[in-house]
Amino acid sequence: MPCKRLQPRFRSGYPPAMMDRARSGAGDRARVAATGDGRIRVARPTIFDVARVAGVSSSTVSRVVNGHPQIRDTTRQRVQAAMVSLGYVAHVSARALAGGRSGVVGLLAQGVDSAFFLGVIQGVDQQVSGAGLDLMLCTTHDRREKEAEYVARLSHGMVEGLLIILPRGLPDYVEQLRASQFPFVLIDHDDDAPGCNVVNAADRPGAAAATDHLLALGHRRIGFITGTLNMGSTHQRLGGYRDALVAAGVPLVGELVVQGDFLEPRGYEATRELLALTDRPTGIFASSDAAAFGVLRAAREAGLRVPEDLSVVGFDDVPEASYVDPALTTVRQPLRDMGRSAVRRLLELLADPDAPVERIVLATTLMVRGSTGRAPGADGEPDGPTGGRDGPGSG
Amino acid sequence: MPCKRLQPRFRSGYPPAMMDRARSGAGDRARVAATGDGRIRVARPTIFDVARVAGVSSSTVSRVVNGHPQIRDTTRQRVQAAMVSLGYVAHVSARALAGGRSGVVGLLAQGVDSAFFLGVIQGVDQQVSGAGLDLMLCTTHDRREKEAEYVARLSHGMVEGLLIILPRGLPDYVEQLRASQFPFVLIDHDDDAPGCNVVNAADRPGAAAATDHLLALGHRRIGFITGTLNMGSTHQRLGGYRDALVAAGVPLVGELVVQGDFLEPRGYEATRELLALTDRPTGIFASSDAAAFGVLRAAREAGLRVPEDLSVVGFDDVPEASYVDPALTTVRQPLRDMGRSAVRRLLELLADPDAPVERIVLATTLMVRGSTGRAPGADGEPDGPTGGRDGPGSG
DNA sequence: GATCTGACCGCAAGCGCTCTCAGTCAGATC
DNA sequence: GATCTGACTGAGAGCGCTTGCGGTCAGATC
Repeated sequence: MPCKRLQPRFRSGYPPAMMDRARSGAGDRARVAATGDGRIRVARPTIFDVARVAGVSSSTVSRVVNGHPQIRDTTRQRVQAAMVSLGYVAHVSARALAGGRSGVVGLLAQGVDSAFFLGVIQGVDQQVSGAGLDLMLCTTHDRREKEAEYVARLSHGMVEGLLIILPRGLPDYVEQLRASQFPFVLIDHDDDAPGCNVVNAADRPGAAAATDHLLALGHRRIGFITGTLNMGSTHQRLGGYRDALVAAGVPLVGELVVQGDFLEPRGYEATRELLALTDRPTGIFASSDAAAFGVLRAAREAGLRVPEDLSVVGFDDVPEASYVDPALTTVRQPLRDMGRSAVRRLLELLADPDAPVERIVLATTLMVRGSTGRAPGADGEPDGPTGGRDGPGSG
Repeated sequence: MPCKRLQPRFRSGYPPAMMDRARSGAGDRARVAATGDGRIRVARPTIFDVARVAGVSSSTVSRVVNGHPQIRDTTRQRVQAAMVSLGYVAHVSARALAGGRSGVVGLLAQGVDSAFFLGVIQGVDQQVSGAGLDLMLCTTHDRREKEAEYVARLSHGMVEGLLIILPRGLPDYVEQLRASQFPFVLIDHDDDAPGCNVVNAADRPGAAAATDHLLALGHRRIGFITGTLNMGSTHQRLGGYRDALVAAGVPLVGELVVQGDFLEPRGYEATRELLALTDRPTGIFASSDAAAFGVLRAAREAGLRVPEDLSVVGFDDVPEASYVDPALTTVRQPLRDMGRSAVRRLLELLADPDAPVERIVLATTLMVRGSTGRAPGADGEPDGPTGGRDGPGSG
């Protein structure tokens, strides 16, 4: 004898008799059971309740819910009416377990504490909710060992696809994801990631454009404040800085490159170090706008005028960059676009698991504002065009 | 004859024979099946696989996973070894469906596009991942009708508890949540929400303190730029502004209160309107730092010096507030603390559904910086203490 | 030695849904 | 009128897990 569907069980040990009563009677809005202390607990209607009210089987309800084509119009309407009258809402976990869509995509990142993250998540959010999906946000807080666990848990019955903002290096689990054909997209990953779908910004050309801009203004001693070394973009930006110097025949001086962490306090400190050099730089290029704000603060404290005594360039183009005085010259990174593109790509993968691998590089743009000017002592006109290096690049 | 556990079914129609082969054999790392095109697909081990390897029943594995006490130590170790060797990861949806914990909390907000949100989510993230939970982020993008749907879906088998950043008013679904005893906490909800757990900041005392500060500096015509009118905090801040004026016997002038939206562009516009008044204000209090940046920009453009010609106060104390020049006097709102407190409260509710309702109000602090000074023409010393109004308040 | 006790563990129902397979039945075809 | 077709629907197994209930068995008790 095959399995029979039995009476549902309540979570908190209600007597079966009460259950029967609650379950019976078509047309009731929801199963209701009184708890011991007189409160009322409402059990959400299931697909079976809807089926009963509509006078069809649960399979038919499921088909209606999922937009299956072969359903008679009258039946569909009856079911929909029943769903509305009962206030039916699909149980996501059950659906996911039974092999349907969970409608959730995961976003894995180190943390939520930067303008970079905020921009990306805005784009992701927009695109995800536009597609009627939900977003699961997971932060690893730099605990590398948590990443693999997260990925395993998420990819195992929790989300349909994964967006991953990775630090440098390609951990094992990425290979695992690839092997298991789980749909995922890497964001801002500059390393070589064979077979992976990646979305990132043209960091290197952007940084080169910024450096070019300073060079064209006559700057020869240009300080550079890096980001955290575990991020791929940090190295790409440093690469762009170097590219431009090399192209201009300006030697790369070690003392002018200072390690930073994308944040303001370190930008401030780094600038104090740079300004303490015997032959201080006349321009400073920071790897983030936040760090550039630190540069501005340190300059102010040192009594230097920007841009007359010191030119400053940032990276990101956060909204505040144009609010400060002088407004910050910076490299615009299309953060929201990156988020959006990543989601779009993920949706494509969801629709077609065999879609060919893509590597999307979004253009960066040099935004010239008031914080950069001719180098002190530099004479005449700028010695070349500026701001022309931006655009999609090889990363 | 009772139900027998049958062979597992693969999602994509693999032949049963392959399944049998894949399922059998204790000690294999995972069930593996080749797809048509030669790729390999790895099925994650289930609790049954672990049970088989450990030589126990699936119930025992479940008990070990969930830290059930009555398990012999040797058994526990055997099971744990099996889990490790198989790389077992619990299936969250299945667990949630079966009545266990999903380990996910939901955060419902209008959008992710403000410093307010970023601060709150940082706190939430920190506390959530500290507790070993996951975060599900849902944004309604101001589509009110989506909220109820979200809440229904989330509270129905998806998350264990809900954090809700609500605009003004108390929608029906909140009452529904309360009725169904689903654990949830409202964040930054200033309206009366009977029976709801709420975490918010002392907006009103904070705004009063900021206004007091300007009054003490001799300002009498103080402009006020509001936030979006659908937020409770907007009205609380306006209330605090009014409180302080009334207490100082300064008349509230309609033309000095301009509607804003918490964002920079509108802050800029609003300031231009204020500065165009015949008798322009000598101080402007904006309902957010972003809006205050707009005030600074408009002042700069109008050739006004800050604070000599115009004093400016913001609200929030975002990091940038102290980076700009002059640094912004503002009301610090403990955004991260709000996020953290909300999660803490939710965890308490999760642990004890009958915990008494709490309304947590976190203190705001006036941060006096360079953007405020004595009113032009005001003589002598400040006419009263400043900055003394901050602290926990009634909201 | 019989009974009791309690720690430990297994059985199997059930969570709410999806999806395959097997009908059913009205209309078309021969 | 018998057969076929295809649109539509129902039955029910199964997803991976939790958990109540009951069984087992070694040691304690009488």
